[in-house]
Amino acid sequence: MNIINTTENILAHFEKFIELSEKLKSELSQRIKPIQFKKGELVLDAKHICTKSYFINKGILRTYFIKNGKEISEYFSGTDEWVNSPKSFMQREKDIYYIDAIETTEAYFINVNDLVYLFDNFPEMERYARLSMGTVFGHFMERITSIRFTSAKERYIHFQKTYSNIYHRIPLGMVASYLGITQETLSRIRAEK
Amino acid sequence: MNIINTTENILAHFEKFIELSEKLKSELSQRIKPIQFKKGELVLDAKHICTKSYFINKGILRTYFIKNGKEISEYFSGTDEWVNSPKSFMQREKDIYYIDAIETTEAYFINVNDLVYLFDNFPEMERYARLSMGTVFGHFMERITSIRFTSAKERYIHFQKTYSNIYHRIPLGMVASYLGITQETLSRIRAEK
DNA sequence: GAAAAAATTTGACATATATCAAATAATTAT
DNA sequence: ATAATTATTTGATATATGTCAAATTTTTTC
Repeated sequence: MNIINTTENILAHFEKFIELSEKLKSELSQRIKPIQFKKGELVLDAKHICTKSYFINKGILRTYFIKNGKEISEYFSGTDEWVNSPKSFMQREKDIYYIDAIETTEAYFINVNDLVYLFDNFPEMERYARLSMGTVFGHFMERITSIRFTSAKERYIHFQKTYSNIYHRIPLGMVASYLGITQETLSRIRAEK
Repeated sequence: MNIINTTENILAHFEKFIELSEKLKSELSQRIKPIQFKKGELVLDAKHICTKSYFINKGILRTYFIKNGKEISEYFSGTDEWVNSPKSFMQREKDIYYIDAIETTEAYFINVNDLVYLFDNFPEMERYARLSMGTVFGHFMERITSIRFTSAKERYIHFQKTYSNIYHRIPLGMVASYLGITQETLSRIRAEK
């Protein structure tokens, strides 16, 4: 299997937003590398700056932070999604977020330096970034509304919709902290019907 | 006062993120136009597609939606911020958001078509969009955390910090819906100390 | 496959915030 | 200025969710 081949999925993802010239395809293929994480493995420790962005092929990564000694899940990421610690990655400074693998995960990664090179030399990469960020924006707004104005039960239902492919693979405690409720409450909600 | 002059502030804003060539400056100045809103005036009605993006020079705009007949404030925007209905503006479709002026507001605006022209012809505009969106990202993440894990009082304090310049100019009811609590609760929080 | 560890469920009780209703206070219009 | 409207405050009570503790179930390790 050659390099071009291993990056097929991710190139297809770019092509949802922009046209890829042969030149850019080749540059991307040279800079994007495969990586694997075992279940439970730490992908990013908050004590380090995040220098890589991961694109998931298979599996689930979780972004979380620690508050009063407890892990609070910020969000979950599945197939065809980019994962990094946004502020740390873009501004090259430490931030509060950890990333770990909820299940064994196959991903690609690109180093921030390589990404910057691509931004500097391929304007269409800037466009890709703008357009793909736009989608995430809407999700954030929906989530904010969901947290503010709905009961714990409604939030759980919203979560199931948002993560329809993967919600049943995420442990209860992690879901509870994502929803901003206690494990006990979530357990009771699940038991209801 | 010539056109270049009236767009001084907003050009300065762009220059925080990218260098502006004379050519781009001139294109921007031709496409960015001043506009005024009176206190209480509707800037965008959700029954229309949002075709303009506003950059505030002075005053406050509020983005809100209607749930069960009540206005729910999504966020407030002050000096040096862009305001539009994100999904509507970018995808040229209707969305749920209204925008109104909390106080008399001076702004600039640009039409979506003009912005697209600029994106297509000035790669640095794509970069500007990517970088300026990045900042907003962090705010969303902070807000999500603020809503999930803090009491109504803590959220109000967080709100005061986030909107330190303008929070005292926003009516109580609008703040309450922004925080996801009732007016009565917010009134009691304010009365406390 | 038994033992240990971790995750989930269940129970009793506490509390922050919501709801509904009414009283003031502050703005806006005549 | 006065009336009318709108915004804010206050009070009494209800309810969803949290907290703490223990029991059970599931998963992991040896």
